Amino acid sequence: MLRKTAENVCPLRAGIEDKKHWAWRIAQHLESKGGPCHARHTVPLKSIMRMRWYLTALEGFQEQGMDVISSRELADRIGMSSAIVRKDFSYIGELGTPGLGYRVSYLQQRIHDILSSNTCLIVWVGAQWLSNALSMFVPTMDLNIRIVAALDTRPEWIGKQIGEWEILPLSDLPALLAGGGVDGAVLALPEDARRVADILVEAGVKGILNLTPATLSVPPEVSVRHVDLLGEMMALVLECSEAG
Amino acid sequence: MLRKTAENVCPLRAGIEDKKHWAWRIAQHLESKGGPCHARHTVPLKSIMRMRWYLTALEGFQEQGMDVISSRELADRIGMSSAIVRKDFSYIGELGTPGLGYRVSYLQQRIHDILSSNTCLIVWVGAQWLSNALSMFVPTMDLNIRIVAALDTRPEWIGKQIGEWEILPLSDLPALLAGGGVDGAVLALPEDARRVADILVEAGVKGILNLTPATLSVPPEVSVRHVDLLGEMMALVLECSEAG
DNA sequence: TGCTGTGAACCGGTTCACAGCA
DNA sequence: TGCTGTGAACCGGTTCACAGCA
Repeated sequence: MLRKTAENVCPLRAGIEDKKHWAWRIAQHLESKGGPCHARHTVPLKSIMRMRWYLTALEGFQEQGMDVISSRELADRIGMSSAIVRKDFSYIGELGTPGLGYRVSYLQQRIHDILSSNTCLIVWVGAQWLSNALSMFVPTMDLNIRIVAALDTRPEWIGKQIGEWEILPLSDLPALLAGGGVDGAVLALPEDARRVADILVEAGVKGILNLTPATLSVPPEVSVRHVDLLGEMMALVLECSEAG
Repeated sequence: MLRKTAENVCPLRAGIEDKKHWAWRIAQHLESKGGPCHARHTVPLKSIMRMRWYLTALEGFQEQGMDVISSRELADRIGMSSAIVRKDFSYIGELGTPGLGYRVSYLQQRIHDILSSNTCLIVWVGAQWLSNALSMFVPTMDLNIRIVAALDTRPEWIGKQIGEWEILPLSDLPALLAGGGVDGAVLALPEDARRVADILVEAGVKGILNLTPATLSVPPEVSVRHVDLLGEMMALVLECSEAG
């Protein structure tokens, strides 16, 4: 079963040859298409994170039958400033027409190209959260993120089926990573988060998205992003207290 | 049932008289204690978000029987730089001893004082996510965050009991907010997120923590924090590709 | 006239580097 | 000698403001 899963990873690696900066690969991608690619070879991280938002908004505009939209309209739709919208698009080319705006279908296609040009492969650790997470974001997920396996430490979860994933024991992780191509792990196990993180690191994971309230200490070559929901709640209250 | 819940909110308001910036209230709190409070009346948002991390780390050190620790040791524990640790503490006073370090118990007490001096009251929208979220962070939650009610739009969830919360219909929201003291809402309903957000805004919510993949457009007086898990996964992969 | 594309200014937050204290 | 506390430099990212094009 494990071997089967590990093999499943391999076909997904297609097109993921090297590990250079993704933004760089996007720039390459743009050049290879002969599009109007600016010399700039890095697209800011935050800008890339917004691309999917733009795509969703554009779908909405398309459904409304709008052919052309301004940065202002797009910005209002996703709750950003028009300046940041124009800036983001400027990183990936001159996509608009001064005085007029952006063609919805063209913009959609360009952003879709970029997002789908790189598929992120990750493993998910923590079965209980997986089912929720899936109901939340699976519809938009398959564009460029692929959960190649779901694991857990708790015996009562091992072997269960959640969506398309059969929950594997955490001890299968090294074999999964040996297949290569897996970029990172989502840590969503509330108990023993620090210990599980150590196991992830030892198995060779290069990045961890930490959804637990625990802080992790990892070697410098492993990158960690901490989504601290409690902290976010505190920040939310701070922000609206400030305004009110 | 609704009335009962709305009333339950009120006792929790104790000590939450005005809506000034929390950092400012922290500074006031420090001054009222006669502690060595610097003239600085704002503590950066990110700094406050880290305070709970420090507290957890300090508990660990205390269990290990350590009386005094350096900013370096604390930083390693939570995966930050020592400079940011010293900077954070400098916002709330001169807590350490040059050449020696920080006394664990004193530091613990000071941070605990600050975090517990303000309780954040929020409502949670989206029953399915609530149960997971609880297993993840309830142990550390009660320090300064309080979910006063859990709501949902889906009939099959209304009336169910999740932890200590009975799921209320979203239509109860205005009555809950009328009680006052509620600072924000967590939006964790995968379907119709934008429509539900409109309902939240109309009911008078001043801040929304958006856990859905949807982008929201709200009036400028409402603040939104978007925790975009898909975006975080992409960012994670970008980061570790960069390094590797 | 209206909107894009973008250099310059700005801003919050982090890191550097070191004076000064124990 | 060793560590804190902190001004200055730095940095990624956002906003401003406007030249220039349709």
